[in-house]
Amino acid sequence: MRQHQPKVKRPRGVKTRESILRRAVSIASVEGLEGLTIGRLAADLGISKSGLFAHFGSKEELQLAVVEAARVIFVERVVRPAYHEKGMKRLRALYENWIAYSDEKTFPGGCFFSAVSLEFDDRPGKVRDQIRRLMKVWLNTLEDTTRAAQAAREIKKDVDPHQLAFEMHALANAANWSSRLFQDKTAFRVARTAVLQRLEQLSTRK
Amino acid sequence: MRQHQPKVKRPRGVKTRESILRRAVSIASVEGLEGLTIGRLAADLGISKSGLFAHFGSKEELQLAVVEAARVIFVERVVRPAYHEKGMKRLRALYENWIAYSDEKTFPGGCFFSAVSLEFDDRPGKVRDQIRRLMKVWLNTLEDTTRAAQAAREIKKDVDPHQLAFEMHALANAANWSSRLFQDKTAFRVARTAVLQRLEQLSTRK
DNA sequence: TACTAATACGAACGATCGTGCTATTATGTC
DNA sequence: GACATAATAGCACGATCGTTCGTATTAGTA
Repeated sequence: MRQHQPKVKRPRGVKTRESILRRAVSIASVEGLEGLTIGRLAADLGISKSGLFAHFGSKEELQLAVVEAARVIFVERVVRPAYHEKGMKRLRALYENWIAYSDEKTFPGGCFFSAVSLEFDDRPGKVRDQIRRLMKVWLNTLEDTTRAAQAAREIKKDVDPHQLAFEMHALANAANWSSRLFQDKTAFRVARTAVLQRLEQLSTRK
Repeated sequence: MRQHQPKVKRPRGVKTRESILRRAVSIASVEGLEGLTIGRLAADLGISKSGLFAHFGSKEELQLAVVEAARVIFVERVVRPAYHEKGMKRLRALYENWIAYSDEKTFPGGCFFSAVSLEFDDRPGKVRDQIRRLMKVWLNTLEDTTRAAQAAREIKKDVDPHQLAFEMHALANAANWSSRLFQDKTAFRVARTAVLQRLEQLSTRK
């Protein structure tokens, strides 16, 4: 039976592993998954390079762990809260959460996946495969939510869910891009406005 | 007086410099401006590392030269041809050229600037400053063209040029992203459709 | 053909990368 | 408190990075 306050014995190794990943995700959101070097990360945390390394066994495993950690945070912050809503409201919530999570710098570099999904497209391996899988899932989430909203007659049925998901994704990514390249504080507002207007326009009740 | 067939003396050094840059831009469009290493580039061209290095004096100068080379190609391929048109037609031409230049792999990694503009946002230096400047110029070009089309009463005057430029840029970048991450061959078509529909919708003659 | 300046090369530098191996330290159990 | 085990540190490795320097090769000119 599950404890309400799970005082599960968490060996010290698990704790350091978590603190390593917490820092690693932050760095990677800014400098990318390759810019995240083991030496730098260890120095940053004040621990030895080999000690850190032992937790993961290879750089690739570290990167995979970082991606997984970022995924958990993304789901918790963006996806799950939106699932209290349905249809059109859920679609809007997904987007607003996404913009908010990027804008308020949950990770210092903005959206973790905006930052790293471009750098691995030509680096074959488990890391790319995982990033690709996650991005696919995310786009599918937007698509499926659109379809549900259509089934509920909230969004016009001649709207192409794939294209709408593509547009939403494009605008959020561009906001991250503009925010980082230009220190443009208005980017997220612009992207949010663009998408909300678009959704309004595709709505059946107008 | 200028020669029709300019047989200007082009010392041998200039030629190798050009062939270096041609290759360098290709590599950088795929692997980024940091992934482009001097040793790898030299080996690729069959020349010595130090010989190549002497042409630029530092990696930063090489990167700047690569960015400049890419800029020239971009202007020649995307911007200049569109300037045979005016107003709304120019805006459409800019976008279609941009999509075509990305899609037909003028550079193997798609649009050079989509590939590298994200990786330098947090690397202070001349390279970032230059990339930032060029991206600003490009966005301004889209904005100004929109304004001209509004002045010619081809685009509704309540359209925000900044927001429209942002949307166009976002969709093209996302097409590059999807094309590379998923090998999605339809991405450019989707982005093109989305923007052309949007322009149609903002047009005064409907 | 001889001289000069422009190019290219080879070898080596210090730094840093990921990774292994061995020793040392801390933790939890009897 | 002794002991087994988990966790961390120290040190060195081969590779590769950007960079420097001295030398060889080439091309253009007198």
